[in-house]
Amino acid sequence: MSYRILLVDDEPDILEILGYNLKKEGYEVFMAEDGLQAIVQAKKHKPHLIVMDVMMPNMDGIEACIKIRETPELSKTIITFLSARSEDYSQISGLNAGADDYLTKPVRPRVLLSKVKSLLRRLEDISTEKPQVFKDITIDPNKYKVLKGGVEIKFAKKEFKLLQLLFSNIGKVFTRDEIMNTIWGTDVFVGDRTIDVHIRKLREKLGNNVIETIKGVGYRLSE
Amino acid sequence: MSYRILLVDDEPDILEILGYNLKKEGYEVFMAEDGLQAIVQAKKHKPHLIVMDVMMPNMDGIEACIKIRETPELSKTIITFLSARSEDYSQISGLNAGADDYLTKPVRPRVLLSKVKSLLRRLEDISTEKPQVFKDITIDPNKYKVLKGGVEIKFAKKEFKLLQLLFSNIGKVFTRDEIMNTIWGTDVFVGDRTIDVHIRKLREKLGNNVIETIKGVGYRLSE
DNA sequence: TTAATGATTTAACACAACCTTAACATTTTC
DNA sequence: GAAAATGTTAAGGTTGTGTTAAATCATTAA
Repeated sequence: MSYRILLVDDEPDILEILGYNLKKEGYEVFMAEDGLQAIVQAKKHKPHLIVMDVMMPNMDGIEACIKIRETPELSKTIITFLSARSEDYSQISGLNAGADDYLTKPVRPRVLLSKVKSLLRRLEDISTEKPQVFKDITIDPNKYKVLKGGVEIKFAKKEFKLLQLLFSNIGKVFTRDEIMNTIWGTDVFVGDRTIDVHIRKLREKLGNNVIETIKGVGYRLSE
Repeated sequence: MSYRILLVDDEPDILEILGYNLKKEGYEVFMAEDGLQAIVQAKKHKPHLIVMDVMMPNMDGIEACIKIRETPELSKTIITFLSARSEDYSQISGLNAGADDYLTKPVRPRVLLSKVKSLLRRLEDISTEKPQVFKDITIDPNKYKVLKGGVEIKFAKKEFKLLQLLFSNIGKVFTRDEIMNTIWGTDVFVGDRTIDVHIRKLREKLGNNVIETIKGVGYRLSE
C-alpha cells in the first residue's frame, strides 16, 4: 500500500510542482487550496501526512491543524507546515497547534521528498501498536479494523475502544471503573447500563464465548 | 489517576511545546529548568516519569539523575534523558547514572508521546500482582483466574477474595476475625456460618485437602 | 440549512448468580 | 457426654447484569 499525502497551499503552481514530484515517487497525492478544503479532504482520504501552508485564505493552516487534530480518526496523521523563512512566530504556534514539523519556503522538491520520507518512516515506528490476536479475532488499532475468521467486522467508535481495551491485556479483568475511565474519562457521567449495552454489541458481533462477565468485578476476554 | 511527568530543560520553548503535548494527552505535567529545580520538583510531586535534558546550567542531568536515584521514595521513577544526537558519550554515562532510556534532540512531540506511553506501560507491568502458586493451584488476581491442574475453576467474588486472602500468606492461619475484616470490612455484620459456607464452596471446588481448619483459631492452606 | 442515518445513552424490566441465613448435623474439646 | 465450634444443606432475598426499545445525540448527505 502506498502512503497518502495531502498537499495544502493556496498557490496552484506550488501544488502542481510538489504534487508532481511526490506522485513520481509513488505517493498518492491529494490537494486542497485552503484550510476548509484541507479538512474535507483529510476526512475523506485519511492521509498519512499533510503538508500545509500556514498562510491561506478562508482558514489558515494553524486553525485547520487544530480542527484536524480534534478528529479522532486522524489523530495519527502527521502534519507539517510550510512557512516563509522569517515567520518564526508561526513555527512556534504551529507546533503548539499539534504540528509535527515544518519546512521553510521556498521548498525544494528534493528537500521535501527527503523530509517526507523521514516523516513517514517515523509513522512506521510509531504505529507500533501491533495487531492483537485472540482466538480467531484480530484487532488492528492502526487500521481501525477487526477481523473474525478472516472476515472484517465493523465496530462503532466506542465499541472499538472497548474492544481495544479488553485486547490490551488479554485475559485481564477490567472493572467497570477502569472501563469507565478509559472509554468515557473521569468527568463524564453515563449510566450503569451503558457499559452492558456496549458489551452486548460486542457479543452480538463476536459471539458469546469471547467476553466473559465476572459478576461484581468486571469483564475479560475468556480463554 | 493520571500519570505525573516532570520535564526538565533549560529552554523554556521546549518545555512549553512538550508540556503542551503531554498535557493534551491527559498527563499531569511539572517543569524545571535545571538539575537543582528538578530535584526539588521531583521530591515534591513524585512523578512517575522524568524527561530531562543532559546539558543544563547549575546541575546537569547526569548529576541530578544520580541524586534522584539516591532518594528512596523516587526509586521507582523512570528517568529518560534528552541529548543532542552526537553526544554519544552522554547517552552512555546517562544510562550508567541510572537512566532508563534516552531520546535524541530535537524531539518530535509525537515521538515523545509514544515513548512516554511505552515507558509508563512498563510501570504498569511492574505494579501488577503476580500469580501465586500452591500445590497444583494457581491464582491470578489480575485475570481473576484460578487454575487447578491446568483447568480453570470459576469462583464468585467473595469466594475469590477469600481464596486470595489464604494465598496471600501460604500456610498462615487466618482467624475468623481477620477473614471478616478483610472480606466484609469492619462495619458489616454477617452471621458466623457465612464464613463456613464460603470455605465449603472453596473445598467443593478445590478438594478437601487444601484448606485446613484449625479449630478455635481459623483456616489455612495446609501443606 | 434540513433530513436522514447511525451511534450512543437511558430507562424499564427480566433474570440469574450470589450471598446470607437458619436449621440441623457432625466433629472436637474438655 | 455436654458444650463449643464447625460442617452441611436448601431456601429466600438481594444485587448485578442482560435485554430491549425508545430517546437523544452526532455525523453525513442532500
